[in-house]
Amino acid sequence: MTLGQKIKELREQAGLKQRELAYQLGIGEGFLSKVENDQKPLKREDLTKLNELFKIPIEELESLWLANKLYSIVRDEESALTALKVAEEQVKYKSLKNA
Amino acid sequence: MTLGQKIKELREQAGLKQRELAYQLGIGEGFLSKVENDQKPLKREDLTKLNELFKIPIEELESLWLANKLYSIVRDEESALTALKVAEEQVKYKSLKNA
DNA sequence: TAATTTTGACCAAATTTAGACAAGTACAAA
DNA sequence: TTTGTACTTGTCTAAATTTGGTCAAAATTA
Repeated sequence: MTLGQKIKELREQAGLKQRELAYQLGIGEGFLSKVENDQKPLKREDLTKLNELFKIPIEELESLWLANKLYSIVRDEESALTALKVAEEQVKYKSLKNA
Repeated sequence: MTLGQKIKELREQAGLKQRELAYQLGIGEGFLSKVENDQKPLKREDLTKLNELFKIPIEELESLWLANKLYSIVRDEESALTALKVAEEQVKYKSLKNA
């Protein structure tokens, strides 16, 4: 599940057109379409608006947003999976150290 | 193991001073110091030079380089680990689809 | 055919990258 | 104590890249 998919899902459940949600977010409908298809990242601050509109936990939105960013970096990389795992190790090691 | 740590290790095993390796790479010693301490990323093309100099597989260098990039993004993030895992899922899903 | 969504081309503004350079530290050795 | 060597760190910068879109045209769906 990507952020774009999530947004589309929430929007449709709420019975909104792209133009309507776009208006709520203060962006154009073309841009929202790209966001829903994960072709453009949403501004991070706008997650708050989604949280308010759809009552979805901000943590979930943040993770999905961040994941999209990571994915856009490793998408075309041979070593994508290895790199992700190495990064994971580093995160775990850091949290150990700071515990 | 980070890229910086790896470079430092390789350099020391080869008995080189920072200034010497820096010269080989065409950068200043101050910059190399930061690279070894993961405070600055190395230019990606320079991995080839490391590969030639130290006979270390380019794939390993690439993974470490990419991992550093990822880590620098999630380093201060609450949802670092979750996001990494979500991104991993996306990578796996994609490779399934393209198989 | 009409409404909705997607796509491609383009853009200014903000941010990041890839360093230089000088000053500061650490630690031997003289 | 001074000096030398190696390394680290802070500040600064131009150039490249990314961000965050717009708008019109094309495609899709109802």
